[in-house]
Amino acid sequence: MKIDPNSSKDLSAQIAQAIKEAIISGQLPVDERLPSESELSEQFDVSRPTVREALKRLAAQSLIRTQRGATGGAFVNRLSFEDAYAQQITTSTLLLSMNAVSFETACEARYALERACAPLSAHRREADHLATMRAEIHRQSQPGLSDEAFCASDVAFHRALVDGAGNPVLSYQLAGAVEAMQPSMNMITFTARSREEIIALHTRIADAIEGNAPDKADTALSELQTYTVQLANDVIAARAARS
Amino acid sequence: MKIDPNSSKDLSAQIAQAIKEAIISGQLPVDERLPSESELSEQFDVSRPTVREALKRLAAQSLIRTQRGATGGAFVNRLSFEDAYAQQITTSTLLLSMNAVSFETACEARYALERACAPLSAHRREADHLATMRAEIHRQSQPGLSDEAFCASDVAFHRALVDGAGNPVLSYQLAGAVEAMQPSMNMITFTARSREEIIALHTRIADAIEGNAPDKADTALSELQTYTVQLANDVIAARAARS
DNA sequence: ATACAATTAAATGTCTGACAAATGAAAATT
DNA sequence: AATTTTCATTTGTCAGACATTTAATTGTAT
Repeated sequence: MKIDPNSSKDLSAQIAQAIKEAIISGQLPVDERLPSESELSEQFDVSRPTVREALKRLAAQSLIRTQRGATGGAFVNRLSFEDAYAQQITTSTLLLSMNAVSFETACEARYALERACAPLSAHRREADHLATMRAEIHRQSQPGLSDEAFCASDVAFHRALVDGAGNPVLSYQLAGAVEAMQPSMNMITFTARSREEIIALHTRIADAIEGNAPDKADTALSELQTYTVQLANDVIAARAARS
Repeated sequence: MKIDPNSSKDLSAQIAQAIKEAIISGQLPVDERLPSESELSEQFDVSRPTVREALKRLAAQSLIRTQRGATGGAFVNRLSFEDAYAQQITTSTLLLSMNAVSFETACEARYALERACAPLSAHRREADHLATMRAEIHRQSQPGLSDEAFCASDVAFHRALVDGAGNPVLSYQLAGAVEAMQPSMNMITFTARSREEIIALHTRIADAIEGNAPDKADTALSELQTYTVQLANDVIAARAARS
């Protein structure tokens, strides 16, 4: 692990990069303790604050964790699915909000991914996830539910569908796509009529999963996508008309 | 934006969190300049090194960029798709390698996602991406190609398939799934026979996309998944027998 | 000898103050 | 007017110090 003091990049960035590569390549296994900050500052021939900045960069990516005290130090962190979810969600959220990704594009991506999960969910159809889906459908049909709560329940329903595939890698990938869309979804005002429509489609999806009918789930998901995009377009059109 | 000096968390982590939330919520728009480090240290009532550690945490997530000089400072960064790709790929790679995700699980996720893209690619079937797919197939059939090069070409083929969907959000999501598997794929030794098989399947996929036949693409992708898993299992079995 | 308390050492967390280097704007000069 | 010089601002880096946390060590009393 060497660094170049004459590079254009910050020393702390170079050091973080060097350690990161060591972790990715497996030279530094999980739970391995890094040298202390003083030792690192000697090894890289930089000051301790510089080393610390490098370590904070790594901590921000959940690559290491630090512990104070006598036996403390910086340890290579096992990247958990939870940590990865969180990163995935904030990255996706920012990507959508900062790059003017159209509702339609985001929606297309999300439903394409969900359709990919549906056959697996239908094949495995665990009681657990089916029960969650039914419970969320029931919640969605409660009168007096706020739009935000309806949206949150919608997310929960779709997460159950995705988790039902029983593949943590898929769940992780999709967490971002589904949750990142929540801000856009919250724009939509759900009328009694549109809720009814959505609940009917959710029921069809749950039925299809339960009955191991992936093609029916696919159709229902496609219709739900079309309907959601239409609702969003109505909102946008209404806003344009008002101004 | 307030922080709690008596919290269990690091001050720099709290400050980073506060600024991060301001960015996500849109209070700090893209290209907005943050106050200088000295000003921030006054606002949060901490020292400059602490502020700097917070800023480095944000820089590590591509949330800000910094510039030296008179009109320099820290600016809210527009998260580009490229940055997001890179983060997605390292996160996915680490997730797979650190959590003992089986080849089969990773492969299932990857091909489920690719099958989700295939219908969109078939529908749009741009000459550009089709040409790339054909070119990669041609490269794969070159004799004397190393296993690594074959793998790399395989990744390029699948990326073209995914990009062909014409949905940048999907491309971003899938970059991780496809590229993160490359280390596992590199374990596999591709014999002349297996290469022939894979190339035949790739050709069927390209043909299906070109002919706007999503169901055929789906079938070919499923077969490719089965075959890839089988190849990997053979390698694992051979290793077990040797030891 | 064992249980408990005090001490100590090691590590991260934070602060102060300083200087270096980059960079754009303003001032001075030709 | 164009060019050069100076200058102020800001980030990057360093050195050294103290605070805080934590576990191991030592000491002490039962």
